[in-house]
Amino acid sequence: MNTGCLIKRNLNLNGIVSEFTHEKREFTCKKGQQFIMEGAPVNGLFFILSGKVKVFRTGINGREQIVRFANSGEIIGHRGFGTQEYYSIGVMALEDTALCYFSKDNLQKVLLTAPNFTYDLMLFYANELNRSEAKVKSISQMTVRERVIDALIYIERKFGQKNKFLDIVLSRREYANYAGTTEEQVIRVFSALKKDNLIDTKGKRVQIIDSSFLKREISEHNFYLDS
DNA sequence: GCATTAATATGGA
DNA sequence: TCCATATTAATGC
Repeated sequence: MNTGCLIKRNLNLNGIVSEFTHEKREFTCKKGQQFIMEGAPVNGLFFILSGKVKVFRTGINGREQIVRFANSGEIIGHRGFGTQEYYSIGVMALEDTALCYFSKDNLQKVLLTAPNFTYDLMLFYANELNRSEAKVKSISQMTVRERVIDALIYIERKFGQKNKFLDIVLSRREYANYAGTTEEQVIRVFSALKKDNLIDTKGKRVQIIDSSFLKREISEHNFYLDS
């Protein structure tokens, strides 16, 4: 779905772009490094050129709630764009990641002149909102087991499987922080799923064996209509 | 290579 | 939910 970043897809076509892409700033970020701090002022928008990140928000007693994960080609920090002055989220690289950054002024100029880009961005926002609402439901109505399964399906859709394992390495704690539960609960659900031969694990790597069965188990909550 | 720390897995209050 | 502990993986020297 995200074949190349939004910017490249839309902006290489017309002339405005070269000026725009000229003003971008590129930088890299090592695994575990946080490049957006909660509370920092918003000055623009980030795009992931390559790599993977997690987006989170710190709740009470310092527990992090992972809002979403993002793969290469995706946009980061868009919630703060527009009206908000300060980020309400933090973003950390899950592996070595290359990013590019566009300033607010710069981006506003392009949004006003390149309608197909603006339209694409709007679709992206609409999709995010949809997902965000689905997440509220999942947290409030699904059981722990269902939420963990939901997280696994989400990860599979977003990152896919490579060499039989999910193409991203997450700790059990990170699964927990996404599913809104605890590390122990995730470990327990994983063990149960392994017993039923639905998933397998090797160290931190996770393999989904029967994703259609897992999807069926949470299908009554029909969520996973995701980017 | 080994020693130390971090993460995982289970059991139980 | 929280804590204790055994096992296993990752990291530093």
